[in-house]
Amino acid sequence: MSTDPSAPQVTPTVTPKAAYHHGDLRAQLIAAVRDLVETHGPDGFSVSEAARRAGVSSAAPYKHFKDRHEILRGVVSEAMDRLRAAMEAGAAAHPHGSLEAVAAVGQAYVDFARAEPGVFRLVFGLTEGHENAPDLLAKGEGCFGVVVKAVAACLGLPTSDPDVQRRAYMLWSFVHGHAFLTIDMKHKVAAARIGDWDYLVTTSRAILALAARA
Amino acid sequence: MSTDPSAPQVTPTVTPKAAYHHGDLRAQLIAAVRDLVETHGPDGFSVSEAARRAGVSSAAPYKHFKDRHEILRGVVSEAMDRLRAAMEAGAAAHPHGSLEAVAAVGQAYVDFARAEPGVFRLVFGLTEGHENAPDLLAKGEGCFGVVVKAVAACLGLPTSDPDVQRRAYMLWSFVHGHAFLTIDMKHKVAAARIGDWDYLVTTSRAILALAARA
DNA sequence: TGTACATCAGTGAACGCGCGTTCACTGATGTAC
DNA sequence: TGTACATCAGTGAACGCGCGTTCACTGATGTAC
Repeated sequence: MSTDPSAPQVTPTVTPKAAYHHGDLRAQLIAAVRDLVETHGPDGFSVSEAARRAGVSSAAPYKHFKDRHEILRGVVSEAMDRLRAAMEAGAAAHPHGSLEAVAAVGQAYVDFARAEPGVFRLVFGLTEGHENAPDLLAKGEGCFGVVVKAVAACLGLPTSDPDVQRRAYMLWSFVHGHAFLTIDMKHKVAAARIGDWDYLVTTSRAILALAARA
Repeated sequence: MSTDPSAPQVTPTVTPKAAYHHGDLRAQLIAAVRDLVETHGPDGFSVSEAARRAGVSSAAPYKHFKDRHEILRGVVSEAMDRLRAAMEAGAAAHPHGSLEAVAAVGQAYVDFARAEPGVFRLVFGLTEGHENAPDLLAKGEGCFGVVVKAVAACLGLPTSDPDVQRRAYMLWSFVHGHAFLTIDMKHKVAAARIGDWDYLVTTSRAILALAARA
């Protein structure tokens, strides 16, 4: 009687269920919001709608999150974890220190943006009450760190080297822009029809091969 | 029939009042929304608030715009005009075909993003009901065209050359990413502390100097 | 030039809506003895 | 093991709010004759 028989009840996996009353409502809310952001764009989500999708009352989310902003931050945090993992997996799939490893990090980044454009935009668009979120800033640094590490290994220099930092930032700018342009104009800009991979390898090579600036 | 911007009826100066009833409400609404977007982020605007700022009733905007989406599109359209003008001015300030002209186009882009981060984000974040806005797509192509033209002049090739298109897109990705990262993390990412200008010149050189790909 | 009329940019009141959040509550679960 | 109690994740009703949009209207401006 307590559970609505018509509710899908979701149960994403069989494992962690049965934690408490509902299961893991927190994770389910985050998944619901992720979905909403993906289909209706950032700001196209509401606490009520997320609760509805998770099959709970509109007040339930407030047992897990202080307010709507905290839910969004949760989504972003989770997304950044996945983004970082993807970047690291990309690097790990190629010889340590190779140019291909650097390019694979960028490829993972672009792939993520393409797979979840709404969330990707959200991650880099949180501006309203979220500036003072040190955990998110730290995770951003963590993602950047993956790039830095790959570049350092490729150049055979320590990660603290200013030139490594500079080139890593250049590469990041580049990949970031490519990712955004790709999801913004899926139809147009035929110039982007260069294969991602060649594109990233070529550009990475160009940036890494730059003579060190005075 | 939309108003012709070159119509003599429109008072173009800073004292536009008394032209008609209100003056040029359309332009004032767009300015108000631009301001709102800048201070409260994209989606942080409302028709009511814009009307309030323009000093008119909440129904007045509907004499000039079909709905809230059309107002946003107006803001974006106006912003793209200004962005393109800035890019063209950047190129024109340096010898035709010079590397500096290319870099100046990028600098104008970054400057715009820094001066109006909210609007900049809006321009590249319109996603909900706006896909079918051919005028905006055309203006985007126009901005890209400025990059293409500068690159073509620099390489001494026609704008239609595939290599020109490719390098222009590379540069655009790069500058676009740099612009976004700059406004997203004003505080952090010390690596970005390379001077913009050196940064853009260096990168432009690297990309333009790439051996043509097979 | 004066008059009659059409146009059109504004008003202001009203509407229904969904939202974010609070509140007292309930009943299942965990735990101490 | 049984019982009493604390905890805590949920409910469901309610609230006030601002929003987008509509409507009939008004009165200033433009225009034909």
